[in-house]
Amino acid sequence: MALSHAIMTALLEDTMSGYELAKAFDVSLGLFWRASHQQIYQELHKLAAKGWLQQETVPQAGKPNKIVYALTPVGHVALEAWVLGGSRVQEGKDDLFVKLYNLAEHNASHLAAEIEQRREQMMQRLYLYEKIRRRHYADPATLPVRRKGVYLALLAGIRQGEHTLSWCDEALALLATVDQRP
Amino acid sequence: MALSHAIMTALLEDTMSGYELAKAFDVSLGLFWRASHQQIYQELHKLAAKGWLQQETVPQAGKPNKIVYALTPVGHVALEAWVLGGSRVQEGKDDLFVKLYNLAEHNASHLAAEIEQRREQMMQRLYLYEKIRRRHYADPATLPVRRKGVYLALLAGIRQGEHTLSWCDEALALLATVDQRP
DNA sequence: CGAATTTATGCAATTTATTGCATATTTATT
DNA sequence: AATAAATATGCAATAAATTGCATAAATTCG
Repeated sequence: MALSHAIMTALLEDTMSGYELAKAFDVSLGLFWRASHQQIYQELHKLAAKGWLQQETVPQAGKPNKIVYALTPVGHVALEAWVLGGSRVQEGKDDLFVKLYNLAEHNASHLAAEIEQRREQMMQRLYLYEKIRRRHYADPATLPVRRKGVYLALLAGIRQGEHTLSWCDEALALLATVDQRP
Repeated sequence: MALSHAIMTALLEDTMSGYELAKAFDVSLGLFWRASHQQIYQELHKLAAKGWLQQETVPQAGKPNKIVYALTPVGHVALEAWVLGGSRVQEGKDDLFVKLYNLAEHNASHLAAEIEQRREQMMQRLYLYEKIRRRHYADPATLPVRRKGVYLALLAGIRQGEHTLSWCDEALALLATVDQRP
């Protein structure tokens, strides 16, 4: 399972609570590995039991206690070993393309709307990414090593987004010739 | 669950056996929705029980019998309804990007090798796609409606592949500046 | 001839992921 | 003052996917 390794990766720099991890997964790492908070909490327990993470309860004035997790040396070694192992190909899962196989006059306008919506979402995401890029990764060559890796992941997200946008445009143009709305 | 709808989509044109479906999923539709044969067989049973598919046992001279599935009118209606419903965002899951967050001198060469491997795979896939495109989708504007949808899905695969290739090149260039192999 | 591969289908166990709920406290809103 | 929202964690049930195995007949290769 790689969720565990994604969690440990997120803990490389900062110690975090489950709640904070869940939020972190919604932004940077979450692009490449999505997980719900229920999954994360369960995984954290397993990893702590294994000795790859250590827990520490932090009492907070005013807020509920939080349980903060940190990578142990053993966990660090396990993570390193995982990085050097083989990757599994990613699994594509996207409704929209399956739906496109069902294209017909009567659903063309609906599919066009879905594509337009996706285009909109991607625009917003790209805007965010570009902002991060300009702020933190303006000059990739001078970054410390680990940050270069993060930069490459960000770049993959950006390239992906650009591809999606241009595909959306092509798709909408073609769908416009099909659409039979009165 | 959308696997069921992906299966029904695959059965829109041809009737197919589970085995044939599993192979079909390895090529065209499989890019957007991956499934093992175990999953497919199970799902076929469920769909047949629901009345969305009908089975027919075909005795074959020389080979084991096969059970061929066809979309029923009820199944067709259900599929149409699904197409008009909302799509759920795709979930990204890719080890490689998580690994990049762990980039360090001692693993840079390994990660570069993984990226090179992925580049190679993508090249082969793109080659296949372009062949299909030239053979069957040379002039998109003149295609019958449903085929236009399939074409758009294919195009997404092609654009995606192109993006991946160019990202691999950028990544390899940056990794070369990190790699400390003697 | 025997071994491996391809065609064809399936069960069972386990791992992953999702859905829905439950709890408890503080801060901000109305 | 009551309500909602954000912080913080978790259980339980179900659904989906993976892994490993099993069967069985035909074909192909050495």
